[in-house]
Amino acid sequence: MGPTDLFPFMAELSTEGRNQIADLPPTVASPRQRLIGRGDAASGAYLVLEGALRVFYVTDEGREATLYRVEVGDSCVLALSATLRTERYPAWVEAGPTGGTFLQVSVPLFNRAMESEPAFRRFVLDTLSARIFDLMHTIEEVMTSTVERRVAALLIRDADPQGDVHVTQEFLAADLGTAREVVFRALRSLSERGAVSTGRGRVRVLDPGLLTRIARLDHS
Amino acid sequence: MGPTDLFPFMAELSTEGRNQIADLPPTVASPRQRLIGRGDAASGAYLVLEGALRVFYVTDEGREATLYRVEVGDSCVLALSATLRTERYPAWVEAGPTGGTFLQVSVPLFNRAMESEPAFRRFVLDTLSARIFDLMHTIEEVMTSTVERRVAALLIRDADPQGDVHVTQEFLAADLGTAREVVFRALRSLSERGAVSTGRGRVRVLDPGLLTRIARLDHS
DNA sequence: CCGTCTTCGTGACCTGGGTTCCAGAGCTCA
DNA sequence: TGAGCTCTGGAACCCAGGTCACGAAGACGG
Repeated sequence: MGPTDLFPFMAELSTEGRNQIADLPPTVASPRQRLIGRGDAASGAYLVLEGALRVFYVTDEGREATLYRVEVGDSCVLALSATLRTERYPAWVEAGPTGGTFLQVSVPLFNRAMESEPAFRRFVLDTLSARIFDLMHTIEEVMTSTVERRVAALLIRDADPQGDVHVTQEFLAADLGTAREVVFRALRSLSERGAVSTGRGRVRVLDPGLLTRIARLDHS
Repeated sequence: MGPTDLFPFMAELSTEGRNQIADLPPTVASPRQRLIGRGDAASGAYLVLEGALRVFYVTDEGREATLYRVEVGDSCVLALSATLRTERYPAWVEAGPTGGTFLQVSVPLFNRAMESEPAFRRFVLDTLSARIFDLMHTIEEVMTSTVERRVAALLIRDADPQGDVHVTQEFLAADLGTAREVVFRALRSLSERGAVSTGRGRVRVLDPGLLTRIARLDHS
């Protein structure tokens, strides 16, 4: 899978644009490697080729919470946004648990492409507007949902084909912006109902249907 | 103040674009008039000339919470976003407490302007990326702040030159996505510390400095 | 001036979740 | 195989905030 397969807009770039963007040397990040910290200057766009990025913030007390993930074929809008506004980053970004490969489009190259490449512009616009939907959804979830529901939703999303999620409770907690103990309580409640079983560094989804119902309807 | 004063990008439009957008007949909405409901089809862009729009969601139990406001000279990105993605609205929009006047750019006109008017494109892009910052800030605030702090911040923001905020506790609660009683408790705590006084349909800011400190630092 | 409506003021109660602290189980490496 | 680390399992406690129920005070029309 080359960049063009993952980012259809690249096929529509001018020859020059294609040379400048699609042929950028990919940057490789190790698992959980920190890429951007709050207050860093805008550094252009990140186009994810492999793995994922995690965008999160850190509270004064040191607790983390994931704002959203950037998956393969997507781009870190926060970076786009900061670049467009030449503001500093308001959050932290790190590579996902399996690391990541991405193209880093520098600020000058980004600005040039925005001016002269309609396909790139459309891509940026589309990414931004998609992310606004995501963020609205996150807000709604945080304000109305319980941790148990959110854990259920996260497990459904991240389970591998065998139904396993390879993640520690600590990490789940950081993802949801809560404490490890709270995640434990949610998992205990879910396992008491037969929806999951737990092990060291692993949660197994036993009843995806039940889990989905819990994620959506709460106390059913 | 004509549209061009409020929206500098309009000065950069082509003559045709200016005719089509700046000269649109303004739409007038009465206070709190509902403009968009969740699930409505995308209906183009709204450019606010007077008053404000309030974008909010409603939980299953009927509680409201404001996601953000669209002030004069701004545009409802949610509308932009939905239009760009031809998705349905994920939230509700209504006119602010003093009503509003705005230009409603239809979907076909919007799409045409996006293609042929660089200034319009820049405006949309800038609005979208600004809103992403706002939404991130909202999420952070909701997840880390207390109601008291958020009430303090809101009062600072909305106070008129005399320091009065003309709003009922019920409305503050809807704005923050909480219950009226909780807002009352926050106001009581603030008035015990001499930061505000309350009256029917009104909160008076007595000590803006203190209020600002509370909004930012919590329990100081 | 009286009834009614709206809004504020308030106490009692409950729940979700954050905090602290600790025990025990699994991994890993000297 | 034992030391040390990481991770899970769990009790006890506390607080912010949501819920319920009610009275009182201002607003307003008849």
